[in-house]
Amino acid sequence: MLGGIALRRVLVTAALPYANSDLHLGHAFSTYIPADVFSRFCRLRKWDVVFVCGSDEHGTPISIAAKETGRAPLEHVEYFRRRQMEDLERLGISFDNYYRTHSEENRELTEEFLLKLRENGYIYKKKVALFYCETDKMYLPDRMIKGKCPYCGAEDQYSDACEACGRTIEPGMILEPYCILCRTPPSTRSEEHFIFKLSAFSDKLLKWLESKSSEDVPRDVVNYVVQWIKSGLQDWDITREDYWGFKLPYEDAKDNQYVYVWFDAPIGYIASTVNWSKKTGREWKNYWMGDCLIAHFIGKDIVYHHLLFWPAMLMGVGGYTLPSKYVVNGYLTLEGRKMSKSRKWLVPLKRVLDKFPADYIRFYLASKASNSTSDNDFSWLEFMSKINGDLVDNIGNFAHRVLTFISRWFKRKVPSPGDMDEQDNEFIFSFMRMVEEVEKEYENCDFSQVVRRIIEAFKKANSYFTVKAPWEAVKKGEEKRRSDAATALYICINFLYSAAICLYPIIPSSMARLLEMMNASASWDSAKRLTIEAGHVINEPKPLFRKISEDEVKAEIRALEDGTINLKGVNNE
RNA sequence: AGCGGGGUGGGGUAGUCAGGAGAUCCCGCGGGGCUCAUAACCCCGAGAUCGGUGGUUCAAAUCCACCCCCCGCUACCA
Repeated sequence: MLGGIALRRVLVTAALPYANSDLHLGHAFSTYIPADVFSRFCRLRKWDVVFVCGSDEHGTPISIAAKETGRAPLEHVEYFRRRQMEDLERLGISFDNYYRTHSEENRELTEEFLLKLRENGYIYKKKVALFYCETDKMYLPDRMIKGKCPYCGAEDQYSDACEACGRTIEPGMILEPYCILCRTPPSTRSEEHFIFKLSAFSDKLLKWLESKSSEDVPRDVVNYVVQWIKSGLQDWDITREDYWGFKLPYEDAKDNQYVYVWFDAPIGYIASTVNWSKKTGREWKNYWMGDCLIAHFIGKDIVYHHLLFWPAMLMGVGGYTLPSKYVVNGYLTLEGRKMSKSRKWLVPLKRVLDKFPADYIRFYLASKASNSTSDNDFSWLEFMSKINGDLVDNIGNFAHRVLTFISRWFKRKVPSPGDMDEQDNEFIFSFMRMVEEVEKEYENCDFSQVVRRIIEAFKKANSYFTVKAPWEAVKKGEEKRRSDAATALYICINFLYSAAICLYPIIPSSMARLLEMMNASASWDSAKRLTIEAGHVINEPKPLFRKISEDEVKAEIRALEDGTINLKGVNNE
């Protein structure tokens, strides 16, 4: 039960999008939709939940991209931050606060972290060999140096990793290095860096990880990280020269020395909460320093930042509540192939959101998000068939047949049930069980099971409705049969109500419309009962969903194959 | 190479941790029905020796060993 929190105070974070390109379906799938669905579920249960996020705005890729487009880094970051926020809002991601890492709050917290860590003996200085460009008069971070891969000989590879052979290149090992700005070979200099003593936390981290249940952190994620620790943690260089980021708060730091982006990024979660606190007058320390379930939603690519560096930072500073829950999703492949920015094999959120309702995307992607690091495929044809078959035909049509039936034959008034037979009781029992099971799967953030279970329930509901055939009774008008029909409709609308609440976190705007048609409001507890009473008057029903045509999705596939799809940002500005 | 995840009817999947009744559900396919509903819905049927081999057991998709195949990750990349 979510680590047994009785207090029901929850802080949800979604990984901060890096503010140098637009977002695509993969981001939505791995992080934002799961985090939002969970947050909405918590709110339905009336828990005290705060959902924070913000843009990640520092680092070399941003300063390079800014330079290339002739913008100042801050300007560049503002530009993408606004575009990302717009997409996330259209997707229906219900942040309580969306902030940024290049903010006063984050600067203060980052400095506090650094000073405290040093005071506690977890920061030390060490000489590090660096590349320096004599022409540009600056130190070059890894991403600003290219050269020949020492392993496979591929040309023009970044100095930290080779894309051709996939190997990691150790600092200083790159052959024939050159500065990506002026293409001249850099010289080597040595500089005192500040190093975070990550290795000091091995035992604590191990203990902490081993205390986690598989509901808190997926088993495979724990194994992955544990193995990492056991193979020996290396200390972490958190200094960068001539960099876009915060200055180091140490008096013995040089003027051109800055904080590495991955150090201040996770602190951005706290900064966003502090900023929320200022806006709402609520105490941020209740969430970060009190008894609170902190849940991080991340993609599988940033597991070690969130399960090693980040908790070690919090342990080292002291006084903070450690994260309790991690929800990790894998990557999204597209039509069976890996997504790729350079190959233009991806779907920008802006594009899908222009063509389809956000709830369609949420429904389809949530049906694949199972809190597991294994990858999932996005296929346009499957998208169409799931939307048309499950959402429109199975779910939407059931809602419509029940509501129009009540509307037409009972004058919009929910009829009084008569005696219940075995079928009635069985159906009621089965959908009550649905709510229970779905609740558990929501807590585990296995939304694919949630969707699966609800579809199953609607299937049963359609069957029940057909077996009961209330239309016959209503036409023939025999007393007993009319009463049976009334019972069936009474049960059906109660099922529909419970199911709408179960679906609400996943497709909120459609379910809000459905609840409005039912003239009812949502709360998790009322889904567990027969809440809609006889005599309750519903509103005018209208179809909930429209179908997707084959032409629409084929056009998307064609656009992909033609290479006409572009993601704004990074290399194709 | 190491580590991790996975291979279940045409496609996609549940079940595997705590072995046992006809192996789940969705799509697709064949047949029938209904007409309240967005040509939606319901019922019946065909179709899987649960990657391979061997072992443990009264009993294995589920446990053990070995092998084959696919995928992911490997630290300063946000």
